[in-house]
Amino acid sequence: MNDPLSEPSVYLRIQGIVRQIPAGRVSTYGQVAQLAGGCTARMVGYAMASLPEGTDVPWQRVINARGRISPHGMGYGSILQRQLLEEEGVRFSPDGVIDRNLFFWP
DNA sequence: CGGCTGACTCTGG
DNA sequence: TCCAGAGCCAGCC
Repeated sequence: MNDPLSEPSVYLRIQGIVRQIPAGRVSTYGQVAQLAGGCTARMVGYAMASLPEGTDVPWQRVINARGRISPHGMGYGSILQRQLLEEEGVRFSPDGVIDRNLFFWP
């Protein structure tokens, strides 16, 4: 049942993976890409960029491999992302880095 | 069908 | 640690 190729498109497949991320946790683009299968970290980022504003996909829980938020949305999108994560209980280091052992998923 | 765009990751210096 | 370049691919016009 879990035939990834059964999904209509790569982007929708990626969105499905992101929805599986529980609140209070985060994941990386590369991780989501591997879970989706057949796609790369870039595809995940591009898929997130194409998400609508009222999407039900927790795009905020997806960050880069460094455990940090990548600048996007003219720089303000990343700020919003950080606020949303803090609302869910995710802690950031003074440098804006998330502890991989505490919040990274899976 | 061609060209442009984009929220990444890796390696070398 | 930071910076620059290369690799990579699905959407959209």
